[in-house]
Amino acid sequence: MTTAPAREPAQRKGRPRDERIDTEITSAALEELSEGGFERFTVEAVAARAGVAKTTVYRRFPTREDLVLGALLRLNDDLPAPPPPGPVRERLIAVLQAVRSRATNSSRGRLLMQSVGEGLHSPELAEMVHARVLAPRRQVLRDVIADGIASGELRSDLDPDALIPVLVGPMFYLGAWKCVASAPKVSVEAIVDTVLVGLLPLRP
Amino acid sequence: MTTAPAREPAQRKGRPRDERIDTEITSAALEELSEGGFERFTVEAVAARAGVAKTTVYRRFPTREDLVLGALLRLNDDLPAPPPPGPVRERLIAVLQAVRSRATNSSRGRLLMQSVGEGLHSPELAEMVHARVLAPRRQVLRDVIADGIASGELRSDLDPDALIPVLVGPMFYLGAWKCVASAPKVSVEAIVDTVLVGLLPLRP
Amino acid sequence: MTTAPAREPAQRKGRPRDERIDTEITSAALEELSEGGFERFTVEAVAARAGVAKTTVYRRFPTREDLVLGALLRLNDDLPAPPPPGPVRERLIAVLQAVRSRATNSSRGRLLMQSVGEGLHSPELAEMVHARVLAPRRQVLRDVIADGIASGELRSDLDPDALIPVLVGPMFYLGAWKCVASAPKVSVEAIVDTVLVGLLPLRP
Amino acid sequence: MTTAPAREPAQRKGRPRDERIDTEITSAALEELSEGGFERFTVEAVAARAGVAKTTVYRRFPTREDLVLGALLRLNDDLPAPPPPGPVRERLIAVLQAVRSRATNSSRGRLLMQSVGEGLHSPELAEMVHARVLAPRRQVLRDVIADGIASGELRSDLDPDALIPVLVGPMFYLGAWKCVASAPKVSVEAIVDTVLVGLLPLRP
DNA sequence: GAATAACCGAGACGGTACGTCTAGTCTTGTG
DNA sequence: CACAAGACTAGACGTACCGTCTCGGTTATTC
Repeated sequence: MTTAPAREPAQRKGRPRDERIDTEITSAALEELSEGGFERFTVEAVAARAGVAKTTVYRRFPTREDLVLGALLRLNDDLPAPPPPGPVRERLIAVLQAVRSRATNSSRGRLLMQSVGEGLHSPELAEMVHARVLAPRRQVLRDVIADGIASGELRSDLDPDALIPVLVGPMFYLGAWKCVASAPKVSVEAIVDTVLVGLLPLRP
Repeated sequence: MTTAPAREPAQRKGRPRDERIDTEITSAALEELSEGGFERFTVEAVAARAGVAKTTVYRRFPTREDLVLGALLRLNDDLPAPPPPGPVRERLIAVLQAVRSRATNSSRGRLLMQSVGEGLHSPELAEMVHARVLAPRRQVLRDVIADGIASGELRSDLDPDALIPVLVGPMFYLGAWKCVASAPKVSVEAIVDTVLVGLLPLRP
Repeated sequence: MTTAPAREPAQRKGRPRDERIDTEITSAALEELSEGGFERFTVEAVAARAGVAKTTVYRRFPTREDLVLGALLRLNDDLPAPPPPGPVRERLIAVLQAVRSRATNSSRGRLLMQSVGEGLHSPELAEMVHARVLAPRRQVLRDVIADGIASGELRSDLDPDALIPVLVGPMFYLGAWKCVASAPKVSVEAIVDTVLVGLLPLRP
Repeated sequence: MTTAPAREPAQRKGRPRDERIDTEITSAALEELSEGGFERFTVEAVAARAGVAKTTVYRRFPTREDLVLGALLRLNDDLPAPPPPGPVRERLIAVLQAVRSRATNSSRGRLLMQSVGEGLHSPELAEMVHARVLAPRRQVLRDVIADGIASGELRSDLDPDALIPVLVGPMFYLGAWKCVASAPKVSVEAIVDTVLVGLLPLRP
């Protein structure tokens, strides 16, 4: 199963594929996914939205799942920019604020979160999302942490791999509370400060 | 426990509904959801598995969504037991280990995680899951935190509402890494210790 | 299978059936049949129209077919009156005109015709319709023929059994042409005159 | 001047319909109708019998009624042959005997009769049956009558439109008596002779 | 004056078919 | 070859009736 159209060897034979159609299809698929979620996602709707025959979609993405993968790759189109230099606390807040804001407000952010959940029933999807979509985003945070350790603002014995879940996990958790009335409101600052200081009583 | 429409007022008119069928339907639905996820979830399969006519399902759950809600309520059938007394660190690890283990291993745990993602496109689902399924589980953690504060093991100025995302969020994040080869392996102990101590350098 | 509720032996025990309900059910059934034909005929609609529970219908008419039979019997409520005395030609025209007019205009007449067709797939229905509904109507025509033979207006060697199909059959045939644009218009008088005179050239 | 006619092959766009499937569907539908009548007629059974998906049926016949019409057209597959030359009485008997025999014995004949009755509640069905199915059959009889008039065997002032109901109507009437025990048995010969001679006493 | 037995309204229940929709494959014709 | 268009199989969707059943409550006759 190819998750994206790959035809390296120069030019085969016959009529070449229209590359604009590739992007039109994945764009349409991404919009459909963002609007209706995985359940309402329909190959026919994608083809219609892209103004393309169903065959043309299936030629590139043999199955619905492949089309989903192809669409999700387009989430990398707008990667967040790294935060400006400054105190590590502010930089962490900026990064996580962006994560949280996207997850709460933009349909693409919600889609990304939903993809993580969906991946639990589709290892292939999970692998792809984590390796191709989430990894680049993690790197931004990893850099901020490394900078903080280098500047002495953070403990030097920290393991970034253990730290990323601690920082990003709460954002996912809060994102899932979107528009849930019964959920308490917690600010990103409160989270970051809690993590920075730790839970143990301060030693005098 | 009846997951579907309660009809308190004595006995209305007509033949009363067979309550055993209620549970058989929701059980079947829960199993179907656990095994195949939301996408492959089919009312007909639920009816067949419950040994019941399709109409009997639709009488209780007018739409597929309603049936999903009814099934997810059954997740409360096996709430985790509170951890035994002991040092707060060990109790936290025990609670979170259970969350992580369930999320990783049991099909119901995966289903619960997926429901959170699915809720992003269905406010009704989100509200229900958070209020009826997640709330009771949060309470266990909240109690452990309260005990820790009372015993002086934790800082007394902690806000549990800010703390719960910090502790539970990472579990969700790790749970989503299940069977993702490219994901780093992080132990629950490492997470808890990181959170307990905090990120700032220790003041001498 | 009882085609009508018959409980002769005085009064058994328990609450007696409400006889008004019998007629309300058959009336409702007859109207439903007249309006929608056999295909759209629904026990539930009959019960609703009669303002009665489905059980109450099924107690009297164990099956849909029985209900149809019970309803068709009500067609005998308005039997045509015998024609006034006069020349046999005018009397025949009057009788057949009534048959044709009913079959063309009234919904009950159409229903009766349709019942004949339906009887081809349901011997029980056919037997009932012919013995209970059509027989009384045939008798009117039979009397007119007998009077005509007695008065010398008709040939004395006529077999009424062969004659009735010759006279009534065309009415059915014409009735079936109702609102069929491509069908030629033929008057009842023309039919009767054709039959009276015969097809052979007049012998000098 | 009319617009230029488009080329007939015109092979529109997309994959053309498999014409064999058309006939398989209508054949299956005709058999189902013949066996079970209109009431038991089921689109699903037709699809199953034709070995075809339900959607394939609905693509051609958007509704059950349309499928019925399509099936009834197939009744024209076996039109009766005109009778051999001979005396007009024998030719009439032959034609009508065939009508009666078919109506009594063959399932298709019964179906045709039932369609006439059904047409009373469906103008479209009535129009189709009369124009496309019955018209060709009437023509055979009309020819025999015309031959009889030409040869002087029949009165020259006969109106075939008035005559056809007189001859065919009784066949329908007798056909409806099939397997009705209480119905008198009348032969086709008796009918024809009665019509030929007429009802009035012979003038000396 | 109960006790009994059948009636009646209401609706649950297992089925079957409806007509619609989508997935994924295939078969045309055209560029 | 690519592409548009649409036929095709397969199967789930949610609805409507069928005929059966189980309730609560209502009459009449019988003991």
